[in-house]
Amino acid sequence: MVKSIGASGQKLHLIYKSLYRHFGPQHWWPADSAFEVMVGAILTQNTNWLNVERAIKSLKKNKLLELNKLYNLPKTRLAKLIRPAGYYNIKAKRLKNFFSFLIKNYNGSLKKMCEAHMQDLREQLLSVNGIGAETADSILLYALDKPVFVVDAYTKRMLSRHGLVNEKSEYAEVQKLFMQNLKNDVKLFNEFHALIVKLGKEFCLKRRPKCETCPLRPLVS
DNA sequence: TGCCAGGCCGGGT
DNA sequence: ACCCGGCATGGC
Repeated sequence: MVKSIGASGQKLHLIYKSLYRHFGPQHWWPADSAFEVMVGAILTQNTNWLNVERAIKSLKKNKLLELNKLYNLPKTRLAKLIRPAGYYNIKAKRLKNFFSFLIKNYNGSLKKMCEAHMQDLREQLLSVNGIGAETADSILLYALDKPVFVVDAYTKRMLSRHGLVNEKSEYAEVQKLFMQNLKNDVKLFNEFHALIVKLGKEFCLKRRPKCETCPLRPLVS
């Protein structure tokens, strides 16, 4: 026992154990490279992952899933290629913003990017138009293996339904709950968030919840 | 058939 | 500090 934890921490650990026991390891993020993770993180904004996969596939099929190629690709052409992901015009713009950021700040080197101090890097990412808190943290955790917890709509619904946060809690507050109560461990943060999404997709974190068969049901008092 | 998906931004109060 | 409309495809 390294440190004592409060009731919230106990409950979070219980939730994690239940999810892991039920679903097993998730092996996230589903991608072949760190760069693909970053592109996917932007494409999946408010969008079904299946549609994102199509968009990624179309980029791969045209052998364009590389920073320099995409950076030099006309925005309208990029928009067409990612069409299945929805919001394709604004996402093409956001991707372009991000590519410019990579080139200008890190000379296009993900290795250099990864060597930056995490807090600085997070600030930089958030300053890119089109990259908000969840997208930035997804890039940090799933592409660069930085220890930061990703919060999404599923996460908020889960915590609020289990009485750990208010429904309208801010991103930073929800994130703090995880990061102050869990070991600072990339693998744990990776797995936990992935399990929450798995739960969300299959069970009871939809806008219209279906809780009958939810594996967390025994934890609800 | 409609509702929804692993957000974010910009403008208005 | 909130609140809201816009952005868009494809699955179920």
